[in-house]
Amino acid sequence: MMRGPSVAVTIREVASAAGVSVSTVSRAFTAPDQVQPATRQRILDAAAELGYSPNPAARSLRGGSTGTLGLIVPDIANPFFPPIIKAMQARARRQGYTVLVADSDEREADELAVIAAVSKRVDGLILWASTLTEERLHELAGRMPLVVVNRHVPGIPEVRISLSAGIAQAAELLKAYGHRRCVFINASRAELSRGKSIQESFEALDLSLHELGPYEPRFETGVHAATLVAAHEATAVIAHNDLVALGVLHQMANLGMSVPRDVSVIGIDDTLLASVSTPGLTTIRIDPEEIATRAGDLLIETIAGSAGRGTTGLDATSPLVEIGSRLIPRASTGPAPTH
Amino acid sequence: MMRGPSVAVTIREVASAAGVSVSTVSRAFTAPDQVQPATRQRILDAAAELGYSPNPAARSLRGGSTGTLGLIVPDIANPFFPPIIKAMQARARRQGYTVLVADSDEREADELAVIAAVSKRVDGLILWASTLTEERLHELAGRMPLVVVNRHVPGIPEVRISLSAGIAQAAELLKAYGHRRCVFINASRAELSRGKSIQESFEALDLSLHELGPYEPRFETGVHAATLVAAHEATAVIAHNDLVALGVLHQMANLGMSVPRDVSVIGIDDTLLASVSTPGLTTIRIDPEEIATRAGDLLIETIAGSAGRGTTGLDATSPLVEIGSRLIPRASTGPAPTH
DNA sequence: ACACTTCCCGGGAACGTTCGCAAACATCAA
DNA sequence: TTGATGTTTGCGAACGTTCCCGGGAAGTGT
Repeated sequence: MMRGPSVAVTIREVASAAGVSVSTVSRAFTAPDQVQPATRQRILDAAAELGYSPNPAARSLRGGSTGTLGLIVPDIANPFFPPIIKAMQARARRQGYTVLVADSDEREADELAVIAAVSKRVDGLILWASTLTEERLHELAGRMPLVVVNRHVPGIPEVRISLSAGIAQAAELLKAYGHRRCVFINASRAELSRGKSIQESFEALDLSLHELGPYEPRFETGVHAATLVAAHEATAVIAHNDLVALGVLHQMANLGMSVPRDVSVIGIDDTLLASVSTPGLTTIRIDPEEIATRAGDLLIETIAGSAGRGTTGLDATSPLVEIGSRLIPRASTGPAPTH
Repeated sequence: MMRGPSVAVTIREVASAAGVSVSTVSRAFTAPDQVQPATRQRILDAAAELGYSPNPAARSLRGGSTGTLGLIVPDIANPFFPPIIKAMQARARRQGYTVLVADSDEREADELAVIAAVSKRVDGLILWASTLTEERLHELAGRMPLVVVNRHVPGIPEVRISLSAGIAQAAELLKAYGHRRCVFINASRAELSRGKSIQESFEALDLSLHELGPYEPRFETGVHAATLVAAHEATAVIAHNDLVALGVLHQMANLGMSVPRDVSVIGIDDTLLASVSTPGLTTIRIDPEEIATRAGDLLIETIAGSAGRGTTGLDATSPLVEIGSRLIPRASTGPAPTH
């Protein structure tokens, strides 16, 4: 029975096969231009022949870098994240990195445990909507490259999602459809900034906006809030996210109201949910590819930056990249009922 | 400015702080019963004081095991997988493992590349619906512990999802509701076994089942197939998965047909989509926790098994665990139109 | 008191890689 | 030819850990 080598092939075997020293083999992979083309080719051939690939453990032990990025999100099962994870994997791989994803379960204790578990296996960390204190985050940032998303901490590189463009477009759409009274279903304090700019955008167009909540960002929240919306005689509702918006859709149907004929509904995030619901959900899109790319690249830059100096980052000025948003009109929005 | 040690603390520093040798510190962590309680406590205290935790790179370089499980799924963005990933992470962490998730993008070339990228960083691999040839899988299994899910390869530990229970329950439900003519929307050849047992289950209850497809498992497939269903004068439809079922729901609404009054719809997987659609989608549930637990444990067992002998697994008899399914009745199913 | 086992602990090699240093060789201007 | 400069390669230490092995202390049975 023929079988390949069950034990891993090392750099030494490649070296002897190619008739060079281990150093040269190492260089052929890490600094190809420092080795003569002829020998380099011989080495690469031998490596391919033997099926050699460098041992990441040894590499990271010696070099101190693991070649992986850590991504910690509040909830993997939240449909907003998987496309982002996927995009970041793809992006990182093209840059020679692997991505280690973990789930903080939205609880602070778990977040700390998760960070402890992954921090030694990654070169840097992307923390999404971290619940840690500013103090802890600074401490962490002093120990390893860090990027925070949807969380502002002075001195730490940040990716911020701005909903203002999408909100403004939503307001315009509703205005054009003749709506006057709108409701915003708010959830979770971290997103209150969303509610802030929402007020302004709507007032600017002379639309009244009543804010409900804050609640938990769950389907049932939408179900619950939908009845309140009806009581408020509002004709349009913006929900904290698509999931909540679907709750609204669901309850509206139960109440015998038709969307968008009786009430218009708008979600946020443009998750898969929005595109496959009936009716299709008008929503504010945040491009997963863009956010993954920007956050990933920012972390890689931070890592590269901290490699130079003795201590990690914490410049006086830390980078901030802002991700835009835009409205995706679907069938859940329409003319206000003429009454 | 006070700041923690920017450089990692090693076992050596713990050793000198506790007044023992590095060997003893190592033992205090890996084999606590081999060191006297008093010294062990002193070591643990010193370690906690210094904030020490073992370097995984060094540990895996020396010991040959990484403490990570690799999970390769066809598509992270498919809402079926995130809950599974989440559950497996939790389970693995409790067993001292980390999970490295990757996405094969449903393409064979990518799958090979992904495997190559992660194989050196993990102790074993869970391959979900792999598109690799049997030959390649055997070769891989000879090199490292392997578990396949939704794919049968003789000699390789396997987790199989059985839909027959759920299908049978679906048939019973439809029968009880008085349906006679049903349609199954099939997609992707790997799932044809699903279609197989479907036929039998329905025939057993004297229900006619017409099979459409195979198509791609996309939302648009459901949209497209819905019109065919109407043309077939069928009163019930089972879709390849929830996503396709939602496409059916969507198109039925467009055609002015009401679900479940005019037609009943059943999905498969019980993803988030099913629970938040309007009407709620009756679907066949496959428990993500169970599948994650079983697959994870099976891989861990396989790893433990292969550690003993010189060469990896490949017993004459390889384990097979089967995951059941059950129907979750929701609002998308009801009495057949009397007409 | 002696041999013998059991229990704890320290020394040191090894895991596979990278990288600083220096040797060997080639190139070129004076 | 000589010295200087540049290019290509090899040697060997180091990264942090585990684990085999051997030494000494402590306990046990005669």
